[in-house]
Amino acid sequence: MAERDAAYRARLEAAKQASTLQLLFKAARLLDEEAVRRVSEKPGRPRLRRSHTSLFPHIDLEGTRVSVLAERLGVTKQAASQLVDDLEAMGVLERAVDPDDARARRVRFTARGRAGLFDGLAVLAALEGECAEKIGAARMKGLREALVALLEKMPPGGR
Amino acid sequence: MAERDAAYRARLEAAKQASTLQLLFKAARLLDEEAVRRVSEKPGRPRLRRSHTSLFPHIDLEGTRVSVLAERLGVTKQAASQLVDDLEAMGVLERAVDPDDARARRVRFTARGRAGLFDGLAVLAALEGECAEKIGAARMKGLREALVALLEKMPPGGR
DNA sequence: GATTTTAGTCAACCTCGCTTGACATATTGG
DNA sequence: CCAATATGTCAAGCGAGGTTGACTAAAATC
Repeated sequence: MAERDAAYRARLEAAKQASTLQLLFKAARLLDEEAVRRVSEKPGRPRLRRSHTSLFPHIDLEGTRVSVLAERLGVTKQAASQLVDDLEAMGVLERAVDPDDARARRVRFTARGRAGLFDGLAVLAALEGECAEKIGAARMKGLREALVALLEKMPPGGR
Repeated sequence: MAERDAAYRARLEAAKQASTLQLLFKAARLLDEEAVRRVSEKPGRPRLRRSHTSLFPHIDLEGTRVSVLAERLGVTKQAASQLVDDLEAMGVLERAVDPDDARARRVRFTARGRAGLFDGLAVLAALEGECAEKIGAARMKGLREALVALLEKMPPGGR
C-alpha cells in the first residue's frame, strides 16, 4: 500500500513537471485575471464581462448585423442580441439603421466605446511590457515565436 | 471622418499585431478546448466539467477535508461539498472517515478516480507531443523556458 | 459540565450565458 | 402579387457555478 502510494505520488510529480501545456494554461489564466483586474479597476468604466468583450473583435467599422455577430460567435442571434442590449445600455455600442435593409440594424461602437477599447488595449500592452521586463527580451521573443508557430498549425482541422 | 476611420483601423491593427498576450490567450484557449474534447470523447468516462477537474490538484493522497478544499479553491464549503457530491456519484472520489475528528470526512480519490486522472494526464502529454512535433523541439523549449520564467515572477504580489 | 467553535450538510436562491419557441416586419423569388 | 425567407425582438427556461442562511453533530474552551 505504501509502495502504491509512492508510485502514485511519483507519477503525479512527473506529470506535473513535464507538462508545458499546464504551464501555458496557468500562465494564461493568471495573466488574464490580472488584465481583467486592471481594466475593471478603473473607475467610471462600465462593468464588462468576458462575454461582452468577446464580441468586440467581430464588430466592423461600418457596423455589423446582429445575425452576423451571432454567426461569428457561434451562438443564436437572440444571445448576440442580448449582449448588444447590455453594451448599448452601457453606451459602448449603438444600433444604427441599415440603409440597404429596413429589417436590419447595424451594430457599431459609439465614440465612448472606441475610447474604452483603446484603453483596454493599452492596459494589455502595459502588462505585456512588464512581462518582457521580468523575463527578458530574448525569452519574450522565444515565447512569441513559439506561439505564432503553434497558432499557424492549429486552426485547420484542430488536430 | 474617413481620416478618423483610417486612424482607428490602423490603431486596431497595430494592437492586434503587437500583442503576444493575445496570442498566449488564444493558444491556451484552443489547446484547452482540444484537450477537453479528447478527454470527454472517450466512452465510459464520467462527464467531468472544468469545475470538477479544478478540484483534483487540491486533493492530497491521505485525503483532504471539504473545508480545506473550499479554502484552496477560494469558494464556500457548500460549493466545494457540491463538487465532491458530483464526483462521488461518478465514483471518482469518496468520503472516508477522519480518524482524528468524527465531525470531519476525508475526501480522497477512489482507485477508479486515480486511473481516470492518469488517463487525463496521458491525453495532455500526447497533445503536447503533437505540438512539439509541429513547431519543433527548439521552439517548444523556448516556450517552456519563457513560461517557467514568467510563472516564477508572477504569483507574489501579482505585479 | 455548560458554552462556544468547528466540520459538514440541506435548502433556497442568484447571476451568467446560453437555448427554444413564438412572433412582427421587411425582402426576395417564383 | 403572394408565398417563402431573412432580420430582429420578446418571453420563458435551463444548466453551471456559485451564494447566503439555518441547522446538526462533534470538539474545544473555560
